[in-house]
Amino acid sequence: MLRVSKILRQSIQSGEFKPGERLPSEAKLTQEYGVSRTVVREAIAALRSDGLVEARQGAGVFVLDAPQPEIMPFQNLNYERISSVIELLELRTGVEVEAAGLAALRHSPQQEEKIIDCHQQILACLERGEPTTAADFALHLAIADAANNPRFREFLSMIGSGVIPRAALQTGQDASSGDYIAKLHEEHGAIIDAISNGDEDGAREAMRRHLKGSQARYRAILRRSQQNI
Amino acid sequence: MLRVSKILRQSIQSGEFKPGERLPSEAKLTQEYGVSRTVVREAIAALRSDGLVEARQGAGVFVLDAPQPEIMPFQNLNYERISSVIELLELRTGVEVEAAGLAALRHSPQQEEKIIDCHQQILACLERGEPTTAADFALHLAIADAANNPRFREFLSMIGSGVIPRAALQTGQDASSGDYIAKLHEEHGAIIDAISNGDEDGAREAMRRHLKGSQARYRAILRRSQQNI
DNA sequence: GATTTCGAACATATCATACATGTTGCTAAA
DNA sequence: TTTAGCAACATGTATGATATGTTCGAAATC
Repeated sequence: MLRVSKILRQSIQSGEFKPGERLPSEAKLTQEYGVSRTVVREAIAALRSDGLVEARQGAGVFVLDAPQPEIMPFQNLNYERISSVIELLELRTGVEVEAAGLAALRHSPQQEEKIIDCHQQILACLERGEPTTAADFALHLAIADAANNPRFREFLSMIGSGVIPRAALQTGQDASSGDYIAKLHEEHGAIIDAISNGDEDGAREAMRRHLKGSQARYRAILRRSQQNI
Repeated sequence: MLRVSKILRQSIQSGEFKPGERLPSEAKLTQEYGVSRTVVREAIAALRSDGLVEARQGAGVFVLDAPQPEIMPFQNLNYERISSVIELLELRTGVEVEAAGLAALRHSPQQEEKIIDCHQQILACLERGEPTTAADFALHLAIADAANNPRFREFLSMIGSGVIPRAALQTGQDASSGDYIAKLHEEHGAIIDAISNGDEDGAREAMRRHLKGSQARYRAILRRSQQNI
């Protein structure tokens, strides 16, 4: 069964059977592939389930036009290339700056508490020497939630898993150095203070500084890795 | 066949049959639903094709664990509801403000020319009394391209088709009024001037003003429609 | 008593045939 | 020229038979 459905699938996707055309009848296919009608029918049932063909009783099985190339944005990224990460960081900067500004205006007490909680979680991770990527992402999500617009979390969830690159890069030279820790904590603190104070422009500015810093760190890695080639 | 496969699909997705469990045998299913083995087998062939179950000869048909909830971001929008449009506009604001800032820093002469061209296209549409949505979107895409980061165009293309709501709303009371035309043109002009001058902050500010204006217009429509209920 | 072997029961995979029902196109009647 | 009807063909479903693989418990063996 798998063999027949595979062949038919390829024939359709390669354009051998074009949209609107009729497939050979079950009888023809049984002869063509030397199998029983059962096998042919199950193969066609699989294609139907995938929306590739449509069976009309009495008339035949017809190829449907490809529903669309399955738009999956941001799936063409090469996370191995640091430039891809930087591209996403720039996009993310725009979204998160806006989220911070809106969060400053709209956050509820509970959301503020959640943000502060995440901030302390990061500190705890740093002190224990554990990676902070998960906690860091949680903080950014908490801020996005405080904007009270579900699309911001949706956006971050979508590209978020890709924005965290190889853990190896995170634990490069500057990670876990005292300077890095202090800087990160200070940047986060500035964002949170501005949001708590309802300072829209300040929150934007602080978030922009923070993400610019991230971009700068990746660019530095990019430069180093290019020198090493 | 459709009936049986539909029932089985729901039973699996609702958790009635959990991953790893065995489905009832073909014989049981034929009795249960009062159909022939042919129908049962075709229904199972459909489920197999969808990767929901796996059949092991002699052992039975087993439920596979769901590969993932198939993240299709921004597909759960209800474009009929204006609040959905406003949510997207806020997200878009973040991205486009960033794009305008980067465009001010990075645009090539060709990209600048393209932007100015789009601007004049909009004016031409307005004068001819034609809808400006397509030309408007083209301008925003041109600005995103001038940021020289392909992710910005990707983002706009993704949500863009959804951001243009019902044309009916566009042609509401304020559209085609002299005030509206002049304001739109002035807002666009400010963005373009700042980009041309390489004024990063000015470009951001101008883009933010422009999109805030759009948001305000939609919020006004939202208020009106709620009053009319 | 523990381990291995064997077989019955059962499961899916495939084949073959029959009948039901819907579609299409040609032919002959109006 | 139009229409009614019919034959050929298509898919949909039912049924029974055979092939092949799995499972598990009982019996044989050590």
